[in-house]
Amino acid sequence: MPETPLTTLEFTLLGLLALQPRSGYDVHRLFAGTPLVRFSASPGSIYPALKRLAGRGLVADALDRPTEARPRRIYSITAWGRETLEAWLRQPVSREELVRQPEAILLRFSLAEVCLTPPEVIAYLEGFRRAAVAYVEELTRYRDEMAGPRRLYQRLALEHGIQAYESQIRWSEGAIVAIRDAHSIREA
Amino acid sequence: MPETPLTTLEFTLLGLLALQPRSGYDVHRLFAGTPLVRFSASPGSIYPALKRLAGRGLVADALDRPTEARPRRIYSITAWGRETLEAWLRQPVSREELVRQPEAILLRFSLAEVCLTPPEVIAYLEGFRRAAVAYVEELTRYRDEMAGPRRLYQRLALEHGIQAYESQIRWSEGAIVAIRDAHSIREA
DNA sequence: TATCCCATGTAACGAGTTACATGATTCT
DNA sequence: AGAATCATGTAACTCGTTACATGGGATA
Repeated sequence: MPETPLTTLEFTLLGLLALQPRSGYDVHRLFAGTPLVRFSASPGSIYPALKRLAGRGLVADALDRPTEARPRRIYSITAWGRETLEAWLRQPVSREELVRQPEAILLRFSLAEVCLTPPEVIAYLEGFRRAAVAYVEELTRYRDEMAGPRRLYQRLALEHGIQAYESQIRWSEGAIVAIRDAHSIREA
Repeated sequence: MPETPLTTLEFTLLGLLALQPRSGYDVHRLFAGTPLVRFSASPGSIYPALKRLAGRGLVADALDRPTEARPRRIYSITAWGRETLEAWLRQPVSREELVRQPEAILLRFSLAEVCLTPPEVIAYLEGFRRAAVAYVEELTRYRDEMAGPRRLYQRLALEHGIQAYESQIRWSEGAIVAIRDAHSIREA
């Protein structure tokens, strides 16, 4: 059992290694060249994180071309690492996470193919949707309690938040439909 | 001149103190009770950050009820602090920031009343909009280059990002109109 | 031969988190 | 009187950032 919960970056790495074994540099390039940049790209964070995962036995490292002076270190996920990853992927969206770590929600979703069945993914998205709906209500209540015309910019900023979550609600609905279509699942 | 650039939390505190002097506890409650939670709420981050700002001369602290054993420490922004804050508020949105620190963009906007004129705020939002449009194009290109039906979840996650930025574009357009209306500014 | 990019890291530093500590004030 | 909450902080820890270091292979 992990002493300390893994960081978002560590879970990201675990997920990427579950999809396929890679070297630290592979991961680095993947981060740098895709929208994953959001989750940080510097070698100074990636290499130590991989080493931490290896130290915990969540990933294994094997030396490519071990005879050469500068071998590549290829990381692959272990059974224990996969278990840890799956436990994380199965975590439903909480209000706390929606507010403080919204990126992690989408990250989990995008890695869902590692172990979740389509119905499980749909359930996850429905949980996400519910949480977003509840939070929009919260924000709306808060906005309506705000004083009238004063603080225009603050009100608009709040409005931005509301619209952002509403957009996420719409997206989750569309994603559920797309997944149902792709797997010919009838609505429950 | 600041040796190290301030963190987002420090700028947030600076902005809140520019609106009115407050104690650390006031700030703490404000964070805990509003959507500002996103920018962290623990006393363990707030008090040290305030102390750092005071150490740099960006805020001044005065003891409330100095005769008592446990006086409240009220922080207020200094002229130098206000200069620093204003320089930050005037920073236009960059692509880098849009991708890595999107919250900071809205934060600056919501504090704009500290010093920016309505036309300046509108210019800021137009810059935000331009950056978002460019990034949506980037993401769209990336999506279209992705392999066809494979990786459904990853494609949907990317779609989420695109829709999120599109929602921000719509918001910024609406916000510009709202500000024009409020100040009876004709379109440039 | 010199210079770039591949590929792997390390070191110093700073900031945020969690958890704890402390004493005053107000409520029950 | 005791409990909760106000109000202020500190300490330990960990992670991420920036910057630097290293050295082989490819390209000019």
